[in-house]
Amino acid sequence: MTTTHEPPASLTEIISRHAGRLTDLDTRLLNVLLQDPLRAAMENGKDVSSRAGVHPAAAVRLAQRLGFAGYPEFRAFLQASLVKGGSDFQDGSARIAARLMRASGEGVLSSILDSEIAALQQLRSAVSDENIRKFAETIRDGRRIFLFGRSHAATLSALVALRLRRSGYDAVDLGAALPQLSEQLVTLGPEDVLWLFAFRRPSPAVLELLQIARKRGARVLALTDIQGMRLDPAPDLLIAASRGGPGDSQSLVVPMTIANAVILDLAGIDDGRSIAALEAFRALRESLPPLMGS
Amino acid sequence: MTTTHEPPASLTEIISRHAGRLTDLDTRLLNVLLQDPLRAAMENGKDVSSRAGVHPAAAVRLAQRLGFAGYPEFRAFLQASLVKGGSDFQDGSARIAARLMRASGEGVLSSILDSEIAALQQLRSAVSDENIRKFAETIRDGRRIFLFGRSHAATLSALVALRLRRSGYDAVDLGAALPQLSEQLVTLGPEDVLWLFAFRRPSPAVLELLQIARKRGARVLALTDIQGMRLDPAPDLLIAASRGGPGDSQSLVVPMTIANAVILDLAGIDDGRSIAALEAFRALRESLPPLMGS
DNA sequence: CGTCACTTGCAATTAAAATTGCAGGCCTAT
DNA sequence: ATAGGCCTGCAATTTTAATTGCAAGTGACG
Repeated sequence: MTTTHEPPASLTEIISRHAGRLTDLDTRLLNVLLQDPLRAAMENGKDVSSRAGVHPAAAVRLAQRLGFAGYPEFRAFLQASLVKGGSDFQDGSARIAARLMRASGEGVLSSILDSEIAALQQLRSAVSDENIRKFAETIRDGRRIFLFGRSHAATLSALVALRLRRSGYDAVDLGAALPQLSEQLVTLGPEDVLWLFAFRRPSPAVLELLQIARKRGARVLALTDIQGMRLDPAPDLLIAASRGGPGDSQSLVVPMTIANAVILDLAGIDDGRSIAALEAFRALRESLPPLMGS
Repeated sequence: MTTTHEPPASLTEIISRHAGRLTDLDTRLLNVLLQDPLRAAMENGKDVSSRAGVHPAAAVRLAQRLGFAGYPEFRAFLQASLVKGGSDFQDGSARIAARLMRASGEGVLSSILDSEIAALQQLRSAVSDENIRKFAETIRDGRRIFLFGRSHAATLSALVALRLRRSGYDAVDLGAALPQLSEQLVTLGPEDVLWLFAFRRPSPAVLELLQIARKRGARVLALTDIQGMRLDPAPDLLIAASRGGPGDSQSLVVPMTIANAVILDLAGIDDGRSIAALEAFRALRESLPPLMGS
C-alpha cells in the first residue's frame, strides 16, 4: 500500500497490515493459500485447512484476524481478487478475454521467468550428476574449504560458504576479509580445497589464488560460466554452465542452483555429517531466540 | 458420482452428451456457467442459480441430469478442469515432493531443477507486475537506497546493492559494514529508501532498522518469504513469495529472480539512467583491463 | 513460581447449502 | 377435452460448512 486507500487491496497488503497479529498456524495456512490462490479461492475452509494440516477452526480464525467477518467473506475476497470484475451483470466473454490477455500477456516478471526457466532446463543436459558428485566428494574429503569469487561471484561465494559452515564444514569465504587474505592462505595445504567462482573473465585475483593453490597442492574446484572457463592452470574439477541467453544475464540462478545441488548431494554422501550439523544449527537457533536472528 | 468415473471429459462434452435431456432452465444455467467458468467454479449453487435467475433447486437438478451425484460434485468437476488446464503445477509439486524424498541417491541435480522450476512457475501467479513496478518506481525516486538482510538474505542484499550501484544508484549494503551501521544511518531521511530482505523470521536487526526507517520517514521495501512476512511496522511495499515446496528450500532462486525483475524494470522506467550507468561501467572495465577484475 | 496473554484443538452450536417430496402448471397426444 | 408426462417453485429436510465457548497448553514477564 503505497499510500492510504483501503477499498482495493491485495492479499499481501492485507496480510502485511495485520502481520503483527498472525500466528504460526496462520502462516501455514497462508502458505497454502498463496501457493495456489486459484485453488484456494475455490475450496471451502475445511479443505484448505486440511490441506494445510491444521484444524478447520484455524481457517476461520485467520479470516477474522485479517479483518473479515468470517471465512466465507474471506473467500469472497480471494475470489474477487481473482475475477477482478464487478459482481453485477456479466458481459462475461469480454472480461474473460481481458483476463486471458492479462494472464498470458507480457510483463517484466514473466519474461524473466521464461528466460530463467529455459536456462535451468538447459542445465539438465549440460551438467551431469557425476560432476556434482565429484564436487561433493572433494569437499567431503577436504580439511578446510576456501571459497572465492569477485563481484557477482562474491555473493555466491559468501552464500556457499555460509551454507557449508552450517553443514558442518570448515568453510572460509576469502572474499569476506580480503585484507587478511595472506593470513588465511598461510596454512593452505594439500588437504585443503579451494572453490573458485568466476563469471565472465576470471579476475586477476582468482588466477593468482589458483596458482598459489596449485603450488601448494590443494585441490581446486571451479564453477564458472562459459566465458569464465579459461582458467590457466586448469582446476581439478570444473563445472561450466551458461547463464541465460542473449546479453549478459546477470542472474546467478543457474550457478546458484548448481551449488545447491552440490551441497545437497554432499548431505547424501557424508554419512550424516551435514544432517547432524544442520540439526545442531537449527536447535541452536531455536534455543537463543531473540538475540541472533540467525 | 452415480456410475463409474468417466476418465477425462470437458464440460462441453458432458453437455453435448446429455443435450437431449436438458430443460429450458438448464440452458439458462449453462449460459451463466460457460460465460465465466472460473467464477462458476468458485460460487455455490445458490449464487449461480440466482445469477441465472432461477431457483436453487434447478442447479441441483442440472448437476444430476449431467450425471453427477449432486451439485458439489459438479462443482468439483468444474474446478478440476480449471486447475488442470490453467496450470500444471498441481501435479508437479506432488511429484517433486516425492522425488525430493529419494533425492540423496540419484539425480540430485534433476530433482533440484524440478523444484526450482516449479517454484518459479508459481511466481508467475504469485507476484504481479504491478508490485514489481511499484518497487522500481520507489527506487527510482529515492535519493539513496539502503539494503539490508541477514544470513542468506545478506548475500542477496549484497548482490542487489552491487547491481543497483552499477545501474547508477547510490546503493549501500548495510550488512557489508555492520560496525559502521550507525554512521550510515545518521543521514537517513524521508527521501531515502530502505529495502529489507527477510526469510524465515525477521531478525531483530531487521525489525530495528524497519522502525528507525519509519520514524525517519524513509520509504521501506521488503522482499520476504511467507514466514518472513510478519514485519511489525508494515513496510510501504512488500513482496512475499514462498520459496520452493516441502521442507525449507534454502534456495534464493525465487527471491533473487524477483529482485532481478525489479532491477530490470527499473532500467525501463528511469529514462536511461540505468542503461547509461551500465554502459559507463562496461567501458570502464574494458579500459583498465588487468587490474580490477570487474 | 505464579500469572497473564495468547494460541490451539475439540466439541457443541449455529448458519448455510444442498437435496427432495410434493403440488401446481403447461404442453402434447389421444 | 383430458390424461399423462414433464418442468418448475416452494418448503421441509438432510447434509455440510462455519462459528464459538471452553479447556489445555505454551511462553513471557514479573
